[in-house]
Amino acid sequence: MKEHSLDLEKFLPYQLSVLSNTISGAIAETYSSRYGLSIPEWRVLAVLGRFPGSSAGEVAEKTAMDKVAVSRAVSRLLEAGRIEREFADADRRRSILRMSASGVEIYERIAPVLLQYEAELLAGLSATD
Amino acid sequence: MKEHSLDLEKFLPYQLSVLSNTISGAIAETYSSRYGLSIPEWRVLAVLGRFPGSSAGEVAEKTAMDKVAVSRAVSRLLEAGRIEREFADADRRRSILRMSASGVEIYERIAPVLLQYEAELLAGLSATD
DNA sequence: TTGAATTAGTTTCAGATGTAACTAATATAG
DNA sequence: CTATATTAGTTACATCTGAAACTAATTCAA
Repeated sequence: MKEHSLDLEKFLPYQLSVLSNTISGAIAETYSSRYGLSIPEWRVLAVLGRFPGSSAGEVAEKTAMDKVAVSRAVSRLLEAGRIEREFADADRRRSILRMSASGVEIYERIAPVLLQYEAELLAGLSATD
Repeated sequence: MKEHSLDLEKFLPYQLSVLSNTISGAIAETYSSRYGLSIPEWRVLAVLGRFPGSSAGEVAEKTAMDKVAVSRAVSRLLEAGRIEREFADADRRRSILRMSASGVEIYERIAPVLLQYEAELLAGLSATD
């Protein structure tokens, strides 16, 4: 009898998924509960922090989000006044997105917390694995 | 000026999440498209492969799924005839779950493919990171 | 030009998910 | 005993999500 003992607890992709969900959840609290940002919204902000003026499509590429998710995150961020949008003169379909002052403010507050969290995480991980 | 350059592409929790999603997606194809199993359903099967007779609650613990997800996966697996259920004599709330012959058949087919996939993944990962 | 094909982004619909409320069975306190 | 609390599992509801259809702008081919 063959031994394909697939032990879920030791199955790497599974562990990865659990780990990732746990971490995402923990992080989500940092921005979600405090500033009312969802994960996709935060991701959009993070990209605009590094690449101001990105289009929605560029944001999608850089975050590996799909364009629907980006579209929704962008409209919520617009409503909340966290970002501003104009459209390119050359191509009026293409959006140009930037954080507003209030977006920058949130970003500046959250980023250090997350980097701190990442540092702790790395410390913990190298201890574990 | 402080440098909290939060570079999303290098932000560990983010990478983890992308990696995990990519892998989950790839794996999902293995069982989803071929055998009509969802991820939660597959997870339940995997636990029952190792721990036949588990209750729904035990499955939830071992998979880190919540009990609602387990309940739904179990009822779909029951409908599809992949598992069988009885209730404990001592405590008639407690379910006792086992794969059926057809469940075992699927399990035996998929498990080796996934273990193979994991091996390739590990090879790829150690090369990368 | 002008009509078909492509591209950016939005909306719609249908399925998945989690929280909370619920049902049924068992345990426990008085 | 009997009333209350707890536990296993299910159902209802509200939200989230992605695929596909859609709109509007642009490009390309003839």
